[in-house]
Amino acid sequence: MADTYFGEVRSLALFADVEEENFAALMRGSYVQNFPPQVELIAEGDPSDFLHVVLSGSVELYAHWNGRETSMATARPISTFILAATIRQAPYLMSARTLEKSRIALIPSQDVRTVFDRDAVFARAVVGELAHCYRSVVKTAKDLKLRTSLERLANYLIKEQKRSAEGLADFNLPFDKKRLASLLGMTPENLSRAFKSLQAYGVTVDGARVSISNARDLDRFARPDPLIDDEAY
Amino acid sequence: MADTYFGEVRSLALFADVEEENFAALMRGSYVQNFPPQVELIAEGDPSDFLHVVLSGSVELYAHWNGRETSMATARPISTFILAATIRQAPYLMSARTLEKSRIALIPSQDVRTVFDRDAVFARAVVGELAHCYRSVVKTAKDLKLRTSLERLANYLIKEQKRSAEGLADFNLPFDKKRLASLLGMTPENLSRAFKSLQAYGVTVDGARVSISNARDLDRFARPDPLIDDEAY
DNA sequence: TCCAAATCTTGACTTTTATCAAGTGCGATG
DNA sequence: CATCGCACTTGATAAAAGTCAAGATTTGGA
Repeated sequence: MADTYFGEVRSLALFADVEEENFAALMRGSYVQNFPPQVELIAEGDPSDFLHVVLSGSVELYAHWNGRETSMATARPISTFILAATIRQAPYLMSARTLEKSRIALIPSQDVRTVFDRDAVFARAVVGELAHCYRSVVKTAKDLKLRTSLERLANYLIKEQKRSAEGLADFNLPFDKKRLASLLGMTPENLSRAFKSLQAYGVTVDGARVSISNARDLDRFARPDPLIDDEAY
Repeated sequence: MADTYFGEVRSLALFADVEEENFAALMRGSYVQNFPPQVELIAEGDPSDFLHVVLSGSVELYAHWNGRETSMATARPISTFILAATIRQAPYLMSARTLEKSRIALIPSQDVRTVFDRDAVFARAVVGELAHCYRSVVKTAKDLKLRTSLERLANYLIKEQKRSAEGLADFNLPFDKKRLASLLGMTPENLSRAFKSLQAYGVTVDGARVSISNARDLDRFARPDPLIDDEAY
């Protein structure tokens, strides 16, 4: 059966300690779907019908205004997205599309709200998750307002290198440069030039492969700050 | 006695439905203080010892990096700030200072966490508040990434005009232009020039007094969007 | 294997934004 | 009433970032 994903969802901090009965209620109306890359899952402004859980693959959250589009964040396994819209019963503020082939669990927002009202443990877990999301966006806003695009790129590379296994000097960018540029709030042309500028600090790029030959130098330029760049805080 | 502020705090959505006993527990260790303008209440990176509630006046939330400073938001009565840090028991991501003479209630973070664990109603209220905060910052990030500084100013003025009583054509900027510039992510010089550019759309400024002579024109330029500019969503 | 499409890079140029350096005007203060 | 300080403005200039156009490179089919 498709029941196998229950365990994966259960392993999320958000659901870990929910009472069995309530968890079952959440799973009852939920289902899992496999999506090919580049599929729009939700659109900005739509009512929030489902809480989404990324089980595998990755999902881009992005936003529009006046004909412009920008990438806001990437959701990776195993995490939820648009939890805030679900809880507030408000329209989505961002759209979402799969970046690669992805398995997504969909839990009806109504069920989430019902269990939320019934299960104090779940409500508390939601708070932890939301507080975490909130702090993530605050960090993004600080990054945008306090740094130039070159500084944002440098700090992004340092973070990405740590995230990629073993902290090797070499790692692959997780998506194409167009998207990376948008995520960092710059144009693709500007990103190309920024990579070139970072050569002075020991950064070399070949396709999606990035190598940081002198982490000390890059750090000195990037000045990473836990209150902007650390996921944990 | 100073007990009078209990009612004010109680009137916050966050505390409205908390059980009397738990509310008392929150108030027991709390106190109210009057601060003059320009007092730093909390500093970025400090442990979160108190949940702050603005009872009167206003508070600026701001952030630092690498010798630069930027204004992130304004907290107005009656609202809390740094709730997320309190809940996650994490260091503040932003500093806070009074903009004007302000009355602030301070509730020990430990008590907030205790009541949070004991009172499901409170936990749910916290969720609502956090979801709201989260969505506010997402809107800010969209504003920053999708708009030029001129567009941000135009939309800010439209919002501020609505916020100021009766939606008159004239209203006063709520703080000095230096701060406004920082809030909008630009320099004071640039703000001056931006105001001048908006004259073409019927905006005139005299000191802190702003007048919008042709709302239609300004709207057509600013293109306000509920998913970025509406507080309510 | 080769082609078509898409991505990425590069160069030239424009726009946007920041910086620096004077100024102006206003309000507080003695 | 004079003046000091500060916020704000203005102009000149520089830096950062975006746009446009053309190539190079990669990718994914046919």
